[in-house]
Amino acid sequence: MRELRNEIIPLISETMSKLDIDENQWLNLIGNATDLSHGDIALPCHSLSRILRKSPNDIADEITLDLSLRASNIAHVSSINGFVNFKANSSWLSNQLSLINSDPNLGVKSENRKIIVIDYSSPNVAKMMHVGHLRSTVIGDSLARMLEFKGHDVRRENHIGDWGTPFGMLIEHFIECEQVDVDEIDLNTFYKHARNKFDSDVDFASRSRERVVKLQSREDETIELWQQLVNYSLIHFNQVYEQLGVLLNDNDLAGESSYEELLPDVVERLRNKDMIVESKGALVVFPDGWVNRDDEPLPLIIRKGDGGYNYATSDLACIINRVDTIGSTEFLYVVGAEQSQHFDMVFQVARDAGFMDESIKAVHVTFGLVLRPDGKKLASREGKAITLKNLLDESVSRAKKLIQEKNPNMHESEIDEISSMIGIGAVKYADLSIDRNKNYIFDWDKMLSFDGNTAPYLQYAHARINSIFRKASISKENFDSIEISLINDHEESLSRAIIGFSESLDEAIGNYAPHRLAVYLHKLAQEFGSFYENCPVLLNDDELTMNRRLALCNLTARTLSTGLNLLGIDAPERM
RNA sequence: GGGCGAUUGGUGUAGUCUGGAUAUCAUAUCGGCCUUCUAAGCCGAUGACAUGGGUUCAAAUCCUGUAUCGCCCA
Repeated sequence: MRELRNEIIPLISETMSKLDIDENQWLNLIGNATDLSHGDIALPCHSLSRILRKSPNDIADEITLDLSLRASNIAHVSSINGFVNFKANSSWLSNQLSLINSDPNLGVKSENRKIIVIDYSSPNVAKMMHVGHLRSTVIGDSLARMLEFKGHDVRRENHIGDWGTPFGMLIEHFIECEQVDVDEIDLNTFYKHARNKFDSDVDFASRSRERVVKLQSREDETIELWQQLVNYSLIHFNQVYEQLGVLLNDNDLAGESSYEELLPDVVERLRNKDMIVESKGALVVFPDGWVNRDDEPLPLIIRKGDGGYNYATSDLACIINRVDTIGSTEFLYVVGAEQSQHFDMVFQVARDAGFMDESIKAVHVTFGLVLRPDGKKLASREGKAITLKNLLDESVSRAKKLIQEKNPNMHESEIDEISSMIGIGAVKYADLSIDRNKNYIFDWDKMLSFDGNTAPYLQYAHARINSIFRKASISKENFDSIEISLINDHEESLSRAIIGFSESLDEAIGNYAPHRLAVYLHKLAQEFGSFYENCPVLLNDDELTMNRRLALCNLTARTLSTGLNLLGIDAPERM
């Protein structure tokens, strides 16, 4: 409970100077209590024992005695086992709650505005999006939302794979498809068919190679065809983004093609720094400290022997662009953990070459794999990978079945709308609610379950709150201005959870860890569940109590829907 | 061979950055609660820090050895 801690620290400070204890000996001891039955904030006094030559128990008692009166309007102070415990009192909680309630941002403070670039999603042109794109898209989008909410200038970048040698064969194949019927292009098979023809048809292969040359020299007709092919793919990407409810749109496109012209400049700048070495016909950089399995220096390949460029080169071009043109100071790469080494090397080279200095923060936001129940990778490189569209459609239809069971009388159009919120939310929450570094097993039954740490559970809590207002035909509008005062333990407990929103958001952002927020929201929903069972809202004779509880309900709903929204998940009013 | 990550009740997880009290939550299992605002819920019980050393008043957390799994190394 950060706010309580901040208010109490000056009080402790007075006590500590009386005891002649230096700030650096006590300040970082203060933390949230691990055992909530003792209090909200704790100060363990064991390490002070040596300085004061007294037992931790005696020190804790002494500090408690000195503080309890001065802190009494904020918290109740007590000591046990050598800990001083601070438990927020009811009036402090009420006060905090009223502040949050009247704040459109629910107590979340804006940070100094930074320009932050987030690189996420990155599907390939001429292919369907598949499960392999799920985590990057969902995690990146959530981080973008959270950082924006915190007041930053977030630049989303979608580095679609729209350039390179395969585009020769893709364009040639595209030409042949177009002669048949351009509407028949099927991204499920497009890439595979092009590849097959390239491997089996010598004529096709040589045309493809010529086409690469034309593409690279930006010949008009070829570029026109290439653009058409890209546009077909964009229709598909945008459909998936819309269904998935992510923020990405065409303004965020930053395909490899858009950096292509900068690549020779990257080579020049590296050459000027004397970092470029020719090795086996390629231009490479050998960053310090990297060796391959034979203990030889490991190169970062800048330009291949055939004159083509590698990912590393366009990654370096992006860095230059972000620093020099965009003026960004923080870059997030939401890319799978298997590419850690690549990014470590790229960042090192970029720093060595002076493309970015110490003021720039470049972070590879890694994530683990999505696995099948048998522990194998869910995404495969072959055409058999599950497409994201199929996966999302299935989730929505499974959700629909469940909702129909529970609400046989609900109108069809409403069922569709809610099924989509539940089905998509379930997939996203399953991904966002666990530590992104871990692999996880994709499990329909678990993610769509209404029990447990799932999206439907959180959404249900939100829907129940709305149901209360609907039932009583009361508008939620004016409840954000009323003063909230608390009476019973359940109300206090829910309030503590609500107050924690801002702190948990900051932890999520600080660690680029959406699951911190997800875990918090689940806790909040649980606290609401308990409150809901124990504190009748409408069935209450006392109007003051009713209004107070309605205000608590409204604030809980706002926190839940804001939090879910930051994860990119919709909060239905009814389900 | 090297690098990176993971290992917590039967199962899935939080906590590890920044050491602190009886280790979080869920699920499964067992028991209780619907003539009261959505039982898709609530209340209770059972059950876990891979392993050996080290540092410390104090280790799931820090250091180190080992094991197992995953990913990466023109």
